[in-house]
Amino acid sequence: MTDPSSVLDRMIRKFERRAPLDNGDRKALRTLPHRVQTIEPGMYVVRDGETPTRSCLIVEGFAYRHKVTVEGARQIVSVHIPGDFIDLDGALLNVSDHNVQALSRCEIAFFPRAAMQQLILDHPRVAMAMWVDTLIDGSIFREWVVNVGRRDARSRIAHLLCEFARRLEVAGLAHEYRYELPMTQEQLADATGLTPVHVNRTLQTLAREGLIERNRRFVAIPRWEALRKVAGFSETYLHLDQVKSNGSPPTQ
Amino acid sequence: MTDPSSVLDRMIRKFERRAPLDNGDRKALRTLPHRVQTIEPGMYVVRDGETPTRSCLIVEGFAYRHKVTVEGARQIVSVHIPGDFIDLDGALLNVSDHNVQALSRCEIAFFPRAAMQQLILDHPRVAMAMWVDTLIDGSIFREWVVNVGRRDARSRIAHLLCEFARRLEVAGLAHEYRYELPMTQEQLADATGLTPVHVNRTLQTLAREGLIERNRRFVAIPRWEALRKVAGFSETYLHLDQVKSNGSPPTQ
DNA sequence: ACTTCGCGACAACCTAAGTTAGGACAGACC
DNA sequence: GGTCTGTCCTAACTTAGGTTGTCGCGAAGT
Repeated sequence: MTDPSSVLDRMIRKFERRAPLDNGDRKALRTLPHRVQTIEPGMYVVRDGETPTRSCLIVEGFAYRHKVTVEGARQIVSVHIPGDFIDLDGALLNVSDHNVQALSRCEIAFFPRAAMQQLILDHPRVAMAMWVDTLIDGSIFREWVVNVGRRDARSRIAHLLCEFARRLEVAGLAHEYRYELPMTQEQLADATGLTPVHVNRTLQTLAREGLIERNRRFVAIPRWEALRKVAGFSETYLHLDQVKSNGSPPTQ
Repeated sequence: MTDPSSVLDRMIRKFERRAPLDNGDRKALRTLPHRVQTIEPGMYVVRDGETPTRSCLIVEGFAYRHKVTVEGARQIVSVHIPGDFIDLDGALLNVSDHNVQALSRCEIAFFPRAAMQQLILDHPRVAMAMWVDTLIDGSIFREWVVNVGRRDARSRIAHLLCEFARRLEVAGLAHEYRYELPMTQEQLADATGLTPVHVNRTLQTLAREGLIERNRRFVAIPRWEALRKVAGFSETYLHLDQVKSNGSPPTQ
């Protein structure tokens, strides 16, 4: 199912849209030492406070980053989908400042820290392409600060659902604003800074108004423009022009 | 007051702690084309939606990044101090996703986008050092998501004040947890996702309890450990070991 | 000396969201 | 078939923080 070479090839294709790579760059990426591993839902990939030894890329499945306050409250700070290079931090920072946990069953490719650093030093075009990933991550974090800081529950949840719709669409995992979202309401609460009870109330209101449809872990947005407006969602911050992996066939 | 060469030299010293630079790297940094400009308080340095043409570094003064929701609510997503490379986004992303505005009167060094990109491609060690700045920014954004999402007003404000104390101390601008913070209560509100009224209430409570002292724009934290505890502040996320500019004399 | 303006202080009232505590149901496991 | 366990749903009640509006003061301008 996960042809190991295709993982790197997809990455090469994505990076190629950012900076023209030469044969050496492509070869370096293709021969980058790595190990693909299956991670069960709920398992930790990175732990807060650890000394990182590797970077990783999600091949299949969903994962999220979160932090826990001293009082024990959990805040999810990002959700990652297949193709996302998570934990580039692990290549250059000396200590992890957050946890990374699998949301669904994942296939994750791990790259040793030393190999990443070597790659960066030897192949500046590749480094530049990866750095763009870090910058886009930062942009999404900023939008999350806004979401949690200045939007009410209704807009907050709507915004999250809009973000997922667009990111998954670009990754070829959503079609016509329908997608699978393997998150419980408690996790949605931790991502939006709300309580599970209030997430429930709000989801139901949105559903009653026909702004979203859901059963189990599937979400559909029947009236995109309406939900977009409720969310105050504008996709600039996703920098999608620099994200498209060019790897999945267009909806047909 | 701002010897232009010292700006770059300080940057070189900071980067040198992250990756060993060679003479070529140092020379490239020293000859990096740039223009230092004075920006009055409240003036915009970058505007949301613009096509960026340059990157910038704060030489002197404070600046902040913010976004405005469709409803007109403002959220400050980061505050920057002298020595901070802001808007590395401007070197690699194709559109600005937020505003950057001067908080106090600033001296800002601007670097053209093309020159930055050339520097990155020609000097991978320098790129790596700058990339670390982007990663640390990201880490701070994550902590802000937690702050705004999962802490109450009291801890939120305490946390912000703790963060400033440590960052300014490392930059040589705070001593024994005393520093100047050129922010109005309204701006503090926009940074914490609260209302100015509630910021006022909360600051007064903290002051009444002897956890902070303030007059005008000066803040002092007489009992660091106590405030740290109220905030639930742990400085890991600042990655201070990779931040120290090595440029300012230690407190003596 | 008077006015304007930006900020901070303070009070009264209101509401969005949190808290607590159940119950219903589906899958997994014995 | 029964028992967990996790997730969703619901209701009643509470509260942290928002809203609105007024006042005071110091700095800057005329």
